[in-house]
Amino acid sequence: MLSKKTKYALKAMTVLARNHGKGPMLISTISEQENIPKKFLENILLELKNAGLLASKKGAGGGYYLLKSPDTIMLSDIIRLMGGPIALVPCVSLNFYEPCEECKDELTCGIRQIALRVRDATLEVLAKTSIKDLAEKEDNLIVQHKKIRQKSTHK
Amino acid sequence: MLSKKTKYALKAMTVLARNHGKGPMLISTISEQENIPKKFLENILLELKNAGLLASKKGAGGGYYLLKSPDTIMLSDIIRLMGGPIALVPCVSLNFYEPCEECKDELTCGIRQIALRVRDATLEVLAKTSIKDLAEKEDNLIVQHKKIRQKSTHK
DNA sequence: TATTATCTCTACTGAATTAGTAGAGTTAGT
DNA sequence: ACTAACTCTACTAATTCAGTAGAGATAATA
Repeated sequence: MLSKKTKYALKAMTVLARNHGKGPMLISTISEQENIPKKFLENILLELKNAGLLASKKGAGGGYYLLKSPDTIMLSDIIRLMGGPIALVPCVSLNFYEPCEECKDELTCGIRQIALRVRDATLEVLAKTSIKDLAEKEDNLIVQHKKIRQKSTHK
Repeated sequence: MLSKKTKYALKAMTVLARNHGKGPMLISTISEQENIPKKFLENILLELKNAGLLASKKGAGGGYYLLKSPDTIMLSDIIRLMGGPIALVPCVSLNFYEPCEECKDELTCGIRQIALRVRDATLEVLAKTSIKDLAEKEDNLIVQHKKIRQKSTHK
């Protein structure tokens, strides 16, 4: 499962992707728009900034904004930064490799083989979807959803 | 990430799959073979029994054995029983559905759409691999590994 | 230059989960 | 009766998660 921290990061980055090119955005704006506790979000955005994904401006008219184009920031990048789990077991993690303590022999571990396949299938989605994709997908869903609501209202 | 409990369950079930048809197996045997703390393993096997995957016999000559054929027990069955996470977010979990508290509208949530794709890709592996498959895969790996070791030794 | 807006940083706390352990109880075989 | 095994409930320590507190730094602006 993704932690709340990771989900908050994904949501915040999606908002910033949608805002890309329109100047900085306040923590408090993002926090309200996405139902994220403000103090918690502060920490998260700071981490994303220290990792080089965001930049910030202080003082009036300040806020956060993307440092790179939103189509170059992949969901897997964000999940990894937040320490989120992509692999099922640490011994197949690309970025946080650790041997499984209880495992006698990694090379002949069947679970590991399966975990490798799951990891690759998962990355096939997460490393190929950008926050721009996510923002657009959401916009489409909102449009679709409105249409459906109108239909059932006008029936 | 899979919990240790889930990994232990998978390993224990693989051992029992390999032993299928050869009578009951002692907790302590499994525990030693797989480096699993015995007391912990007791709890795990009991749960698997209560869930209907295993049966047990008490007293001398007793132990645990599979109740169903090992090719009908899928990895996803075991992971779910152990409360393990298959979905990235609760709102796309097939067996443990819960809305994400912070989510305003499930139907238009982009993360949810992505999580659905990841879930399906993950299940494509876990729900189609049985503990028999796992045991066989491991046996193959052991044979391969031996060959490689021999080669490099005889060189 | 004083004030205000905004991000920055460290550290703390409470709740939940995880990974086990303890120990008495039950049942089956000999 | 005795012993070998599983059964069951409950406890504990360590870790992680989610969130909060509060002082500090910096930029804009009046």
